[in-house]
Amino acid sequence: MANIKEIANKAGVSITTVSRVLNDHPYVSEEKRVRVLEAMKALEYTRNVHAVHLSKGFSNMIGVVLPSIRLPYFSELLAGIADAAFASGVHLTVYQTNYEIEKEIFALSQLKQRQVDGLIFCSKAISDEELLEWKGPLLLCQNSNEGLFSTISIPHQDAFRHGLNYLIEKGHKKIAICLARKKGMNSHFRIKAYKEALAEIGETFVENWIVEKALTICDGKELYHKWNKWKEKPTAILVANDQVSAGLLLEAKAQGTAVPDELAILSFDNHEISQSLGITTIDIQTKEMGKQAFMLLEKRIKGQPIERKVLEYRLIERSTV
Amino acid sequence: MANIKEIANKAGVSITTVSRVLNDHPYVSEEKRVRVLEAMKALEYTRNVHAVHLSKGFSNMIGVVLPSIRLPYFSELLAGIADAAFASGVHLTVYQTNYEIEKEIFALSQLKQRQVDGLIFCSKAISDEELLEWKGPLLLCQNSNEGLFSTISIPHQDAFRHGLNYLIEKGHKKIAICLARKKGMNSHFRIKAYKEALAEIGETFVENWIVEKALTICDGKELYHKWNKWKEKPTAILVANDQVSAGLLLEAKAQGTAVPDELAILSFDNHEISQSLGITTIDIQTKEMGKQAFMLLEKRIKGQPIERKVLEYRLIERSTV
DNA sequence: CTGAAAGCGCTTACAG
DNA sequence: CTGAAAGCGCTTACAG
Repeated sequence: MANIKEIANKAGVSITTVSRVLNDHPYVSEEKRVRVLEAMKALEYTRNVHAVHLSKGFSNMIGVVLPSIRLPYFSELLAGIADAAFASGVHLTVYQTNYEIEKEIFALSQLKQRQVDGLIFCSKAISDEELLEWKGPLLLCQNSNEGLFSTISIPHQDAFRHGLNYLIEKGHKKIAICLARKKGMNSHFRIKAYKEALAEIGETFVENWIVEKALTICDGKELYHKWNKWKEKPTAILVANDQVSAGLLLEAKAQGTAVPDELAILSFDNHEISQSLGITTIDIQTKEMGKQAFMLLEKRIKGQPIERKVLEYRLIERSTV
Repeated sequence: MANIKEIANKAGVSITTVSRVLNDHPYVSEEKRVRVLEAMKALEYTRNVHAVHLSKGFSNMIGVVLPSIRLPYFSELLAGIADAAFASGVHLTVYQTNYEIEKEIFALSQLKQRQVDGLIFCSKAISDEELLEWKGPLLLCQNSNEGLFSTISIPHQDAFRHGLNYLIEKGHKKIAICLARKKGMNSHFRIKAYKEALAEIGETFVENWIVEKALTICDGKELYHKWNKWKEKPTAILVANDQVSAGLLLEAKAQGTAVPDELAILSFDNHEISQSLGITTIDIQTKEMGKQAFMLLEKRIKGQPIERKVLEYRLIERSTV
């Protein structure tokens, strides 16, 4: 592999001039520029990015930390990030953590080692406090109590409350909810909204009616059977994710339970599957969130101050409520 | 940020010794090792990976080229690759191409610049011939006419044929097929298998009955309506992907078409959605393919010869045929 | 517009 | 077991 020095020799200029050509600097005579370009062609030159990174001190690559690429929510988010990154000529590396803290820490150590210029946490197991001990540009795709991170988020409490109100308007009082997990900021706010709503309509809170660890279509099917076994049955379930809603709806249909008459389902995401199945859902602009996440992280990398953006949500009426 | 030189100073040793400690070399006296380790702790040392890469000449990172992260087939494949890569301490970067050749070429140029040590093509638009002009370790997740790439693949022709035979056994003669796209090796082999099967049962080939550009649940819904408009209707459709099958099945049910009595559906993938919906499908071990892809690429990077592996497939009977 | 030189931070023969 | 020195391939003040 030819290097900059060989190019300089062949073109009869200094390596400085070659570097200038490489970096589109002004102040290179047209004549020399041409000679350099020709030399590069002749020698099939390709720049060694590692040398560039070492010299410049950054890598032009960001890392994305997420539990699982296969969950539609995260692949959608990742796709949004990937589009924005590509548009800015920034590389992406993915850290799939399965919510294991060691893997999240691995990603952070990579940031420290400058493997990446910054990190987007799509979701995380590590606490905000622990995260604060690491330096380097970070962006969280969720709200944070600490005002020390840039964040892009959905107002989950409001959105959940909005969903609950909608169910209440439609006459439901016995409402269960289903979350991806109980931990995490998002769930925290959702549960808060849930309790508030129940209090307002004078229903007692039943711990049991918060179902958790639900992420996939299969989990949704299980949710149906859980619902079916409860002696007192909720008439509606607010589900935090389209996949689970899909499983729930499909199993309900398969078992002859009428939706929404016997069981209403209100979902979150508005991904393709909810559209296909006609599930009423709350759109949370996942892909847009990915784009914004990238842009906010870029700002942090450039040294701009912390920013906290909040996206809009929108309830889409279909046929399950 | 402290560097190796400062560590050496503080520990009172040479930078060579520090490097040895860093790389777990033998032949470092225990006493100096301890001194170095202490100095690193005191100065909060972190290695600069760019310098390591420049020195060593490789980056310990591979690239994955795929059209879209959001399509379940690819996110499944990517998850398999990611697991295997993490287990080997190798980094992953993702090139989402949307089947645009320029983006594929961008990935190849990154390989040339040593941004990555190798590239896995999950699917591609670029021709094998063009690909051959680029050097560097490559791995294709599909068969190739050129014997010059390492590949991991499913015997698509056999598998497709197997599916067709199964439909024929079940009494179907009017069979349509639905592919992700017409281009590409996989489709080539599938169409070949289709024509063979038709010839054997004495059916005439109808160009029209090869539906293409079908990837999502929505595409599956459209496929239903296409089917519904044909004057002569196939009694079975062999669909190359679970998402499309799901859309097709759901729309058929919604429109009151009996599956499998009026329309049989045989799918490919065996992803979660086909299980949930009870779709008869051919399992193609997507995640396993990801793992194997990584391992084969690793071998190429280490300079081992080209290898071509083929995975097994398996028909899973459920309720749509 | 141009170039010599120092610097980025590590690794690795080589000599001891 | 240890270290001085060259090398990886680029960028960037600085001086002209």
